[in-house]
Amino acid sequence: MSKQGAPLSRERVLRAAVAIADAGGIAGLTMRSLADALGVKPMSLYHHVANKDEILDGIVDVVFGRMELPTPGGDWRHEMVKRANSARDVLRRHPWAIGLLESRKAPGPATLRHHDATIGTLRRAGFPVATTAHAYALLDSYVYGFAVQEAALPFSGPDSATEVTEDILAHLAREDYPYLVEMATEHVLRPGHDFADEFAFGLDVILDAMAAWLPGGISPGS
Amino acid sequence: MSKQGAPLSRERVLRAAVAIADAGGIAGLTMRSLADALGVKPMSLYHHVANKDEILDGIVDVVFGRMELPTPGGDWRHEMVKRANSARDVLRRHPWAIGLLESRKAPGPATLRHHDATIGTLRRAGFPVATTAHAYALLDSYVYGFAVQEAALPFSGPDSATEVTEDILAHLAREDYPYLVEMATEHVLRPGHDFADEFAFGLDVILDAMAAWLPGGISPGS
DNA sequence: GGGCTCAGCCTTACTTAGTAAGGCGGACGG
DNA sequence: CCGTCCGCCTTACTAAGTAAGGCTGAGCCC
Repeated sequence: MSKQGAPLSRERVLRAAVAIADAGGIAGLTMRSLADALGVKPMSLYHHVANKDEILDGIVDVVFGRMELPTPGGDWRHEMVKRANSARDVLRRHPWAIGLLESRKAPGPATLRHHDATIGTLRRAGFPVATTAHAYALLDSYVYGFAVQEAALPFSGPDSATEVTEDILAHLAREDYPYLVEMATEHVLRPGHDFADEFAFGLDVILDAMAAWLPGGISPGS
Repeated sequence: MSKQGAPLSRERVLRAAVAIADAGGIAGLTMRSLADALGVKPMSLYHHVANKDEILDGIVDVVFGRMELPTPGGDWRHEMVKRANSARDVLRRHPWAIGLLESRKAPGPATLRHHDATIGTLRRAGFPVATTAHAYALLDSYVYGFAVQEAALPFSGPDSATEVTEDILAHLAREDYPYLVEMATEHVLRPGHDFADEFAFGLDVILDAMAAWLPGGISPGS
């Protein structure tokens, strides 16, 4: 379990913490399991982080650090698509991060850098400050919210909905939830259906709206 | 602390749990604190719920139950605005619920009813099944994501950003995050600024897009 | 070289949490 | 009146976060 070579460090502690949360959920991340993974005793961790809360703050920042940054000065729509896809992908791989967002009020450097790059890309593209604020709130709400919904889904990937959903449906009183049942049978259970596909769709809606806000006429779009 | 009159019940346990989470965050909700609040010993709770996990599932459903339901058959746009505002408001009052969404994979009856009513309202308004799915994913992503962002904000309400943000800014290297600093000083710190105002703005963008998807011409809108 | 300092990890032990196992009293049907 | 069963309680075990302080070896000074 341990990598005896390297000495412990805040970096290594956080990286190991992310790996444990990925493997066993946030509940599986304890000071003891973390110490074990690093080949060390629990109390040794406290020489590198103040307490568990700091670890939680830290891994959220690690997650933000894994998202691709948009480049201020580049084509704004392309950069936004790139960032949104990357953010969604990272959150899908580290779903526990979403739950942590709510309780962490001290953004780390990677998080700040991320926000700065995104805002900067829009500003450099010509969006006024207030418009950028609107756009960013809208965009990020969409990205985070989509990640929340994806994480709450009891399945993931194309067609994987089939058995789980059928199971749930079997236990539902069909007459109590007619529209839900219709949606499930006529849409979600269709072969090839993948909730993830919805992401690009909604993203385009938002980006189209943003394009119309650009001062000085219609943007070229994507 | 106790309401001796009524006997314990799953209902009362869940309601008390919501109250505790509201008051002291989800971390303050323990079987012991919950028992205390109900004037009872911890183990008594297990006669009404299987374990703490079931309580967590339960309070998420309680939260969904507090959101205003849209009425299938009503003016779709009006109903969607009503539901979205209510949902946002409820999530603002119970921010811990957002973090729970990710880990709870068994929706309760109130949650199902909520989804059913929303989907039903769109279907009855004439949206085809697939379009309804797109619309719902987009709308809910926005609502949840906005709630996540609001919960992650270190302040809430108009003008309350001032001192906190100034504090944070003071500790930031301005040159490291130029766009962030610009946004903070020129927008967020403006008197009267309230992040909550962004909600209606983004919501309109989404509803406008949806209106265009209605088959049979342009909807009257709002 | 011998002791000083300090960094880095460890040992012990306390507190709080979830919950397994089973006890006990009082209401209620026979 | 006497089970019996429902609802709450007592006890006790285990896991987790972390306070307090100990041990060890590397570099350093005289």
